Amino acid sequence: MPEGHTIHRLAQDYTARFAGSAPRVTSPQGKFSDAAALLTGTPLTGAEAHGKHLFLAFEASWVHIHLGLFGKVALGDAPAPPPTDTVRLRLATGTSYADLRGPTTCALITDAEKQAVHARLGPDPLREDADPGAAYRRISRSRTTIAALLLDQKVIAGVGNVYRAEVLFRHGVDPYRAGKDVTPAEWDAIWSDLVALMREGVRNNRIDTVRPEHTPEAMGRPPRVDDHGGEVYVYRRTHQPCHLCGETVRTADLAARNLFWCPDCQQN
DNA sequence: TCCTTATGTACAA
DNA sequence: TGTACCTAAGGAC
Repeated sequence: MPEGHTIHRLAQDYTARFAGSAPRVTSPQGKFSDAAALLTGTPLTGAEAHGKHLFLAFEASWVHIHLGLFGKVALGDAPAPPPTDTVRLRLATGTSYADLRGPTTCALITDAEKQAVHARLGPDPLREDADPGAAYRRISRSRTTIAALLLDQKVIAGVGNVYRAEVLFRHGVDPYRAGKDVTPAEWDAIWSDLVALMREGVRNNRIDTVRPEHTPEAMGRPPRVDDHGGEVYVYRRTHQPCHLCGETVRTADLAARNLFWCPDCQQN
């Protein structure tokens, strides 16, 4: 489930399990073997996230991880299970293990290279140092749709397809509206909503966006079953009735990503 | 067993 | 805009 909340949760979990230890580092799949040999037995001091990028802090360098669409991390208590041949990076101590599979990026980088990654990312609602005004300056000057801008990691870091669909629904915003037509007040509301939603996402390790008064229990609907795990308004609910107005939820292809919205509730 | 799909991104044309 | 890349699950045969 790799949107920003997943990565920040992973940073917390890697830190909790490995900070202060010197894990055995291996790459059963082979693509990270050389770096693993350099790192194994060296101290890991912590982990950090910016948007969908994860950085593991080893004493002398960083491991830069991006899960892409398919990447996953399996964390658990020792003993680690026999490694399968898709494990790109395994950390193991006497008490914990972490297996990384399918990442789009897993690389050893320097401080300067890490700074370059930060420099090309927009503000992250989950970081204390985030400046929402920096995102708004780009949005308010752009003729691109707000739906596309929310997925542009240079504009705002960490929002993915689920949070995009859901935050636009929660604010009644037409996904096709141009960024330059989003008012400062609307952006303030969207940003603070993302901060709250994504913090809850880190806490629960899943995305829930439905307000208490709209939950299945409150609305007398059957409980929702979806394999992404959370309770949502429109994401992947194509052809189903909107929870609020009953209109059919629509989907469209926008810049090679699936867009979901309610044409009735999102006309602003 | 094969095909489709997915919460992502980078690069070529 | 299209395509390539990384993995695993579910459904159609």
